[in-house]
Amino acid sequence: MNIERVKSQMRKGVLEYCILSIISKEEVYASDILATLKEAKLIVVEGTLYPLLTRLKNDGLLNYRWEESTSGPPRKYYGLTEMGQKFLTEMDTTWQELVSAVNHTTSKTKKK
Amino acid sequence: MNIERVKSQMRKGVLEYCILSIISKEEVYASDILATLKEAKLIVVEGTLYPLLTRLKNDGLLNYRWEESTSGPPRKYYGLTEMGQKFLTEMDTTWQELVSAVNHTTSKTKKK
DNA sequence: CCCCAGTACTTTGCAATACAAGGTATCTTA
DNA sequence: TAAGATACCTTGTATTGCAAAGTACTGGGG
Repeated sequence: MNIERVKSQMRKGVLEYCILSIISKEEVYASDILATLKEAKLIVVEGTLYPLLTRLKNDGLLNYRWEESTSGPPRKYYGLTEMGQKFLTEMDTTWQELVSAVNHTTSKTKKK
Repeated sequence: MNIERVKSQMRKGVLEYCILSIISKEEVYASDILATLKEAKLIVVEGTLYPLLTRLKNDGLLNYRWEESTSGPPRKYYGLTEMGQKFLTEMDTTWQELVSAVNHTTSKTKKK
């Protein structure tokens, strides 16, 4: 048991939310997403991101198009589907509710 | 893929944190914890809570004492160990960092 | 005295998934 | 054409929340 495990654990829960949110702002490819998450201190590795993107695509929340690159292999640029946008809105609410719930649980004055 | 799965997913990440926090306020037994979490809209079931309490105890963050009940079998009243309190403090920080990270990721103005 | 309902704690099996590690394919540069 | 960089994909493992079923203790009604 260590604090890193806990961080990782907490991160898991919001990963999909953050990724959808990032994609909602502009079409991006995997490395863009990794960079943005890293900037926000949400460390994620390729082996986590790729399967997750595939899953979100299969669920109909994302779509993608191939784009040639001037410095390497072609990239998959992801975008949100209509369903993905709707889902993101619900996730916004869910996240807010979770924050409230945690505050409710942790904020009360110690009784003992 | 449905929103319930996402809620459940997000909940997982903060469960340990909330439970430690609840226990830090006063000695409680499992049903107390379930009630408090339910009040905060963090639905958790017995099959989740008990193994988790056992894990936290084995990790040295919790201890417990038996107390007779006037209406049923004896109860395990849990309390935080010194290590548990230290850990809880770290989790406070971790949670705040996560909230910041999510805000950072989701708040930027849509560029497209 | 025994069965039943209520309460509390425990265990088992399953499914989801983050991550580490390794692999494949494409493009540039020298 | 070889090396390096970039990008995407796959496999195996460990963790863990949850549903469901099980065990155990208590008190009351027949």
